[in-house]
Amino acid sequence: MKDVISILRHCGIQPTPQRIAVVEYVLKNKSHPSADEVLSSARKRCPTVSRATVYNTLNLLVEKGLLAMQTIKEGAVVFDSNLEKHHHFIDMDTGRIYDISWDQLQVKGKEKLKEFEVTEFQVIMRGRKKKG
Amino acid sequence: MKDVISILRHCGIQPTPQRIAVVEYVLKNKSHPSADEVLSSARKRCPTVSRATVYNTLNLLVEKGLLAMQTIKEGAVVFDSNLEKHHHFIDMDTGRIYDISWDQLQVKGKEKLKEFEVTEFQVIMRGRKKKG
DNA sequence: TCTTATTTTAGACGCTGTCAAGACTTTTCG
DNA sequence: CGAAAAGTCTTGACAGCGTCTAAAATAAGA
Ligand SMILES: [Mn+2]
Ligand SMILES: [Mn+2]
Ligand SMILES: [Zn+2]
Ligand SMILES: [Zn+2]
Repeated sequence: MKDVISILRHCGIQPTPQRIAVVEYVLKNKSHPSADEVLSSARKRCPTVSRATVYNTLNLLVEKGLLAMQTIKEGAVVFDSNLEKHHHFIDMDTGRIYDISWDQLQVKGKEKLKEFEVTEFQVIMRGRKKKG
Repeated sequence: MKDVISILRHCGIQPTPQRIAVVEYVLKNKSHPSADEVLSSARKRCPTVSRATVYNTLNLLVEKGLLAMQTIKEGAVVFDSNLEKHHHFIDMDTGRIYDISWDQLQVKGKEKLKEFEVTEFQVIMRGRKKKG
């Protein structure tokens, strides 16, 4: 994986310590963190970083297409470093969100929806992750 | 459709004027309103109804299985009087949410997800509704 | 009626997310 | 190099969502 500084430079974003702290965490993280979790983690590396800067950086990353935003959980939007198309499974006990790769599910019938022009879709599943 | 008072009685919920105002609106509404929209509408019928009562009533209905809660839109949870299994289409221009009946789409492959026990799922689509 | 249980209300609270203003840093350029 | 400009960060305020509490209002029961 390319290092964070060159990723930012490549997108015309100046790599500041605060942004690096945010990006380092959020882009290497597969756990779909909320903005608040990103803030906490970024503060470990850069204790003075503010909430506004975290939101600014996250929104910037989303704008540049380096990060996806998902609204699949109550209470707060969640950020997703997985840029491939994929589906989601939400464990109802733990709240954890798991990625389900695109080709594991097949969805048929969208073409038949005459009134709707579907530009994106995903399957959202809820249940329990089996142990082990 | 059964009248609201007997629905409430049948579930052991005392039908008060406030609850009737809320339930009357939310159970007959196909437009996936937010709690705030429910509050506004309930106040037309019962101008003094409070925010807490609206939330209490909505949560009660969800608990009793008379109403579904969907977290598919940013900013606020949305309430769904359609209790049949179904999918959703979200118009990215207007924000409106449309129901897609269950048999219009087929989702295959869930059984093959060995690590996950799927108890519910739906397809969420985004795009534009065609005019006319 | 008196007593008790249920319901409603207003307001406070904590959380999410945005915004404006000023401070601070980094470039640009004389 | 120093001054001005541009870019960035922080703070604090703000608005909306959703929950909670305490007190008032209402209904139910004896
Ligand atoms: Mn955002
Ligand atoms: Mn709720
Ligand atoms: Zn994901
Ligand atoms: Zn629906």
